[in-house]
Amino acid sequence: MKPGDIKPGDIKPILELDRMVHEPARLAILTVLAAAEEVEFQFLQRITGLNKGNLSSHTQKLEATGYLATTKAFRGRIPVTSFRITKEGRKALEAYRKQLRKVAGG
Amino acid sequence: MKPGDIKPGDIKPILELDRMVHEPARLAILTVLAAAEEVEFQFLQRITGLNKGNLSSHTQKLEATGYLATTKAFRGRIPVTSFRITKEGRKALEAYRKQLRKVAGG
DNA sequence: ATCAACAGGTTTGCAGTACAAACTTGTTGA
DNA sequence: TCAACAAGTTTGTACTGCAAACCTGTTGAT
Repeated sequence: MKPGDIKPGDIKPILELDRMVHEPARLAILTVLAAAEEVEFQFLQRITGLNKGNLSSHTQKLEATGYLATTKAFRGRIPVTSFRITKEGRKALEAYRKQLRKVAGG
Repeated sequence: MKPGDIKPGDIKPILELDRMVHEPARLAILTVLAAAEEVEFQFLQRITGLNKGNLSSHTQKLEATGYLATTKAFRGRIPVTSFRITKEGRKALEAYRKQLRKVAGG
């Protein structure tokens, strides 16, 4: 860093996008969850088009961030994982959409 | 992959986002370029808030993809790099925004 | 009763990327 | 003449997304 250089903080970014939400796979997940009360893994996989591995890891990240809550239960003897969006997650999604509108235009 | 598994192509993704445009740094660059005829490196750096290194590498990627064109010239004896958005870039940005509107809501 | 195939996920390995820091080439000022 | 500056570029690291391999238990066929 040299004198005259633009320093961190010199500029307020136009757009402050939450990376956790910005990732398309997670955006899809949150968007679906925001519209439903609770959804199951399989359903979520079909609707988002993600494979199991990626759906699993993305939901884990969303959970670690507190945007999503996981429930594990059994249907008969078969394990079923379900997800809900948290209050935090809903807030984050709303904030993200607000940012998007700035750039989406029209 | 086992029988019953969801296969690639089984599902048409809701959202088809161009990763080259989706990256916030590049989105900012393209957005600025779309609004101006031609902009200089320094200006672009100030307005996007990126540091020189990252601005340089992102513009190079955009150029490699054909979304941006670079002009190098001298102001006096000092080198000045300028950028324009290409026709392709404008199209890509427009398509991206169209996708965004689906998810941005209200 | 045994064993292969299935259901429902999770973990791993790799390949690609963004960011900051270091470097480069030339210029200006003391 | 030589240190500081201008304008970028290249490098190194740390992260992250994806597909494939793996795991645990269940069901169906023989």
